[in-house]
Amino acid sequence: MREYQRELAEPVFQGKNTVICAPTGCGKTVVALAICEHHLKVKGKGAKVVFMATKVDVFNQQYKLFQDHFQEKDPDIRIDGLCGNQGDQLSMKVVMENNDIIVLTPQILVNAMAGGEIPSLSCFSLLILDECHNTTGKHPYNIIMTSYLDAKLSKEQNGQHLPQIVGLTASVGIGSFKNQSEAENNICQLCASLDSRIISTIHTNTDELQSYVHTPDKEFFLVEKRHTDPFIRIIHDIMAKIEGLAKTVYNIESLSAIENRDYGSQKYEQWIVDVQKKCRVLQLKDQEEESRVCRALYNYTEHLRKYNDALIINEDARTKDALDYLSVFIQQVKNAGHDETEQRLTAYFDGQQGVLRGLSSGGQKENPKLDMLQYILEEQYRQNDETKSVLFVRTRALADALKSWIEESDSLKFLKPGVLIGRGHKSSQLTGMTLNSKKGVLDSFKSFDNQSKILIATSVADEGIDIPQCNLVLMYEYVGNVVKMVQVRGNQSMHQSINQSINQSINYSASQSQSINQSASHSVSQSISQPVSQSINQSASQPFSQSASQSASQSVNQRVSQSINQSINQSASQSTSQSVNQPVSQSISQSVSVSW
DNA sequence: CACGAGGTATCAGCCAAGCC
DNA sequence: GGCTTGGCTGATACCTCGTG
Repeated sequence: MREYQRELAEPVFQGKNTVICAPTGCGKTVVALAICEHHLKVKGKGAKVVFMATKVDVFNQQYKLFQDHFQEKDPDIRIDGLCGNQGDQLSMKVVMENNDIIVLTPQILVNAMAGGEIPSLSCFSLLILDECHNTTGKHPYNIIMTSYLDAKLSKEQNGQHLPQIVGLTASVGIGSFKNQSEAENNICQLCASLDSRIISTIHTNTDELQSYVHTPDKEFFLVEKRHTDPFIRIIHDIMAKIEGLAKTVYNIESLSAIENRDYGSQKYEQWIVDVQKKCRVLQLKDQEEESRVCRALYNYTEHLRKYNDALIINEDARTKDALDYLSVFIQQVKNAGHDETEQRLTAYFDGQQGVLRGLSSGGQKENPKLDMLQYILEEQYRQNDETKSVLFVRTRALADALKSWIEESDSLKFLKPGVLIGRGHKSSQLTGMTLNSKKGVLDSFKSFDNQSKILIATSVADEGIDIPQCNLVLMYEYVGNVVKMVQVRGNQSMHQSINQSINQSINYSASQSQSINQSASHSVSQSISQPVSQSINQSASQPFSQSASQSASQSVNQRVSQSINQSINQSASQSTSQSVNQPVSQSISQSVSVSW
């Protein structure tokens, strides 16, 4: 164990409830293993440890690590793991009685407690919560901790010992905080939820930490919009015509209060949703007339929606991708019922299709954003053709579009892009990827003999999943939050990536909203240009300085008691908040400050 | 009039459980 | 065993309303 890891574990060794906060990639799992070992040694037969991971992927990783570790150290220690995906469940009760260490996904524990298999948390002597920043709202973690606080605050519990709580996280500051006080509030809330008075970070061994955790380079690229784009004009024309048609059926302007809807914007999509919702409850006199109008309006708006989508795709990818998207939709319409209205609608598209095809196949310049992306990739692979990249995008449609763009580009098709997306949702038509197919993509990307050099991903791959070989991360119009960025960084640098990691981001500021977007990514970049460990440890050198933190400690104190009172109120118990109240503020003002 | 807080809708995702 | 469903999460964008 490294010195800084010992430092992180120190308060836990003293038996205190602790939140351990350290950057990804520094070996928090090693700390967790050491804590278990120490705990088993001290408690002897009375020890019963539960380790929880929020996701099945992570659960599998950690479970295997625990098994391997203790197999080597002390084969007498019994370990078992339970997660939801295993079909035939062993009884939680049996598992608990026959093992010293139990690895779980938290829902299992919640279920077992609800079902009475586990009478109380006092059965355990140590709870470890991985990714403990999830302890909010109705997350299973919070349900467990609510029950813990319940037990702690009820008098009957006096005779029994509640388990020690240890939380692990890369960053306490998850949540939508915008400023210092919200961040503090958030942290206090978390500490209260975890009944923890200590946030353990690395104070003294920062140099050693720096030598293990690598900070990547970051670059931002600004790209201009296309100067002229006939595609947009043509689509606008079609949309205007469809709106005109719709107006002959019903006064659609009276249906929605949403104004200033521009073609190709999210607001337009909202307007469509609104109109569709309203037209279901039109309340016309004639029932038949009503269903006819409703049906027609639905058809019109559905087409408008697709054209709107196409404009959005056109914005970030090739015109061809947008056109393909429309073609698929039109073809679907034709294959289905295809009544009179729809025939007229598809005729609009067919009328322009020749021109549009012409635009997408030749004359028109491709999207400048893609030019920039192509340039970056070409440069990178010229310098090092062993590079493995992950390209983050916001939507699935864009992931598909970029995949086909790379495959059809002569200078880039050697990259053999893979796509990693999530499961999908009941409302969306797109079928997502199952857990196994994701695993397959990930494995083939990780293996070196495979030809795939780039992985296009939505936000699935950003948290907790470990892609050690990756040394180039591209964010294509993708502004993640701080936590995500930190974890992305951690993931790249894990196991010492072959090359220096470069973290690049393609954005462009043309309209105002986009320049705001840009400044947001800047502030993100600034906040991570100081690694989290630094901003937390060297609080004196940060904007939120020591004196400030002292003067703020009063208000922090108040907030803590508030948040604790809240969680007490939630758990509907009589308050004995004084016992929990005071120490939290101290440890927070000492050890945590988040720069913004 | 500008700004921020609060609410809503949509996107993205996760897990467990039930169905075929 | 794979697929779907239901309940949960957070992030973002937008609207509305209150306040200075």
